[in-house]
Amino acid sequence: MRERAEELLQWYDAHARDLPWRVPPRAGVQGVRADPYAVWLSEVMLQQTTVAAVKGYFTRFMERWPRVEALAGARDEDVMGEWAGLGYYARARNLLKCARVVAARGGFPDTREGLMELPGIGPYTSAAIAAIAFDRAEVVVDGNVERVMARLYAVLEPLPASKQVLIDHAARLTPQERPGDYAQAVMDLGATVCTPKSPACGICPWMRHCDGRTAGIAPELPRKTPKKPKPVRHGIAYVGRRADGAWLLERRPDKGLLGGMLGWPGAEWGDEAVAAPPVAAVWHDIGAEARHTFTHFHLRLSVMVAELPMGGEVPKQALFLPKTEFQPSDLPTVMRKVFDLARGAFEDSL
DNA sequence: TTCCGGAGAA
DNA sequence: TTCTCCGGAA
Repeated sequence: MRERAEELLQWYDAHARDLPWRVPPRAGVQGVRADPYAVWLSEVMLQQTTVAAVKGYFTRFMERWPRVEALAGARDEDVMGEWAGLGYYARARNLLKCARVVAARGGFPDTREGLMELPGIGPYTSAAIAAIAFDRAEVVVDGNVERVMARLYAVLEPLPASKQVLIDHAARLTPQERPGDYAQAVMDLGATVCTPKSPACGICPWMRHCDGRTAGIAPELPRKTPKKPKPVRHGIAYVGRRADGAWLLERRPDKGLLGGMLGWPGAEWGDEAVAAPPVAAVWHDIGAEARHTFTHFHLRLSVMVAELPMGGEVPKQALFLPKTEFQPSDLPTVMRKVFDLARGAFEDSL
């Protein structure tokens, strides 16, 4: 097992990805440590999210809040706004909770068990931070590692049932030397060589050991149990603009879909689009739908627009956001799609 | 349109 | 163990 790890580490020394939150290979050997705050921030952003999508967000967060104490002191709405568009907004709420706990206790725990106690840090992220930031020999298994293990050992049982088997394989390969580099090496292998679609087996450092390649089934692994089809839900989004240019928005409840984010009023979504207007006005149906897909359903939102009078009442949990404070980039993607459609209607007719 | 990917609650 | 959370790439 040791030589497999060593082969992979040699490959990593030559082919490691250059990422904004990463220290170069062998840095740990020279006594250089990754910043635990940067490692934690990047790993939370990388949950269910690609490296390409994360890079810009990571850079902006690090510039705006360079240390965990700064993030801990941030206003909730600033963090939610900076996170907007990255998805899975519970991560942003847990990020802030976690930063406040860590700042209060004077730094990150340096063990997997300690990290697991923190909000938003689960089995994968705790192992990843312990390995990458503190060079502990933890078993780090993300989607990349699952795929690499399924192929290396030709695991035919589909995910998620096979998850523990894949973890067991990963555990037997994890070395005591340079475990942080090793963890990143397996993930880099999955991301750049042992890719989901057409793996580059010809240049893989583990080619000679790979049962999946020997059996000629590497590209088909890991198998997955079929997911259930997504139903379609319907709703209405009311985009109201006041005479002074302020927009009528609402802050969504902390729990649930798009929790804590800004959105357009419009009540719940269901089999039919039924929602009373947030305020009385002459609402125009722009005749266009914003379409968006979430994890477990497709959404179609009819867009209504209106010019609103000054001095009207503001519905509960809604707010008029002044023109100068409104940034479309503060909205989650589905709400930004609605805005893009509505903006055209305002420019045309109103 | 389908595929991909961790945490937390139920 | 199952379900609820998003957005970008292919």
